[in-house]
Amino acid sequence: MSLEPLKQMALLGALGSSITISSAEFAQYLKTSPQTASRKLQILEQENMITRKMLPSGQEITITEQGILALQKEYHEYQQIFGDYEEMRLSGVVCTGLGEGRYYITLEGYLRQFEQKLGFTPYPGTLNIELNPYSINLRRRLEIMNDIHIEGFEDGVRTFGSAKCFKVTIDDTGGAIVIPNRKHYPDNILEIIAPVNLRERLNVSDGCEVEVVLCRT
Amino acid sequence: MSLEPLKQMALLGALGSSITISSAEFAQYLKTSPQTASRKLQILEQENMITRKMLPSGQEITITEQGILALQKEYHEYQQIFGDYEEMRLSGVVCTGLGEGRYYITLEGYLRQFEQKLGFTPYPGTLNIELNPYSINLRRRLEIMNDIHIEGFEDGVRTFGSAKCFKVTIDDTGGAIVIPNRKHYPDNILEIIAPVNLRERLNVSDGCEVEVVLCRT
DNA sequence: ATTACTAGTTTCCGAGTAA
DNA sequence: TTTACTCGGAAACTAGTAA
Repeated sequence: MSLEPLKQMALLGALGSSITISSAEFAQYLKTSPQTASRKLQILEQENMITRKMLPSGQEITITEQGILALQKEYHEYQQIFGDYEEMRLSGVVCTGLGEGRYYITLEGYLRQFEQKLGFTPYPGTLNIELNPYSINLRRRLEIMNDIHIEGFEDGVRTFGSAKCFKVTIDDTGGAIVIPNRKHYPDNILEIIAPVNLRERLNVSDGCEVEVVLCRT
Repeated sequence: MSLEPLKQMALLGALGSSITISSAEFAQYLKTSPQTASRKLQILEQENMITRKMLPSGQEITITEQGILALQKEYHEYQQIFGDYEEMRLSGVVCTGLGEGRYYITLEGYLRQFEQKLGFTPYPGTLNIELNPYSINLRRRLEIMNDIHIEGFEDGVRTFGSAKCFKVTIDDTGGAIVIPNRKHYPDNILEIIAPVNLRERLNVSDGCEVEVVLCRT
């Protein structure tokens, strides 16, 4: 399934309203023969990407909802490549961490900042997500994005490092990514905190696919 | 020349730095066989889209400048479809208008507004461009964009209508699109004014391809 | 484990034709 | 003029093999 013909239709304005065009004319935009252009239109119709109405002078073409979604998906991928996105989608599978998260979250020094800067009291525990390769690549961008800064502190015995936070939503549930500011922190794991127990709320366990959506501020 | 393999490489992070991957692994992302993936990589290299360095465990791949440009071009087309662009590029061929433009421009009532709102005194004459189909489609968007409004006026004898302006650059020369606010104005013609004679500055005559770049404000 | 070739199969393209 | 078929050739795919 090639998107090129559908993209050309969209560029010709078939997104908002229908357009009338002949196979021969469409062939010029596709830089191919009228026969191939005609066949491409047949295929797009079979795939429910467009609807056609035959006219003596050509055909009236409208891109379907499904067609729009297919184009948007492609557009979204290019946005991820060039970073010109309003939202960043990171996905992966739920995994079990070392249990350190729960400990750190409940520390008074961090807790207060979470409440103040994130606007919620985190459930004592983190949802760990093992990112897929694409998402790992995206995650690296977080390093240079505007973060919600969590200060480090010391309690007289030891020091606790600072961290970055990014507000996200997972399946309509608000939460935040927490990335400790220390070297050698793995880049394929995402730690999420939220006001609720996410494993319960999302009804997920190790190995389940999840996606977090980060809105650029 | 299909961009799909190159897009996948970019999604895997080969834009900023090089990545190391085997044909077999790459095949999974392309949803094809390792043989085909291997061939795709050979082709991309032949086309100067990527550079490869063979390693025992796979190959180190970097996307070339040319490859980045190819991806950006594709991205740009999707931006035109979904309207999330910083700049709008309208292109077409130079044509000769009715000569009305020159008359209207020199009217005191318009001239003052051009100087005040556009920041230049227009050369007495417009460059008319017959837009290509893609650009016609884009041009329609101007209708709903924030314009520089030129007021209508009357001189006691007749009334002169209002117009929209959009600042543009053509080949590094500043100017503006002028669209009279009247019904039945053709949507395939673009009238450009500039502080200089554009035909001379650009060294163009009827039939020459030109492109105007509009920066969204 | 790689990469990349050869060979056989499948898919795709486009000229010709019909409606 | 259209659209859409058939059909022969070109291109692309994948399994197998070699390095």
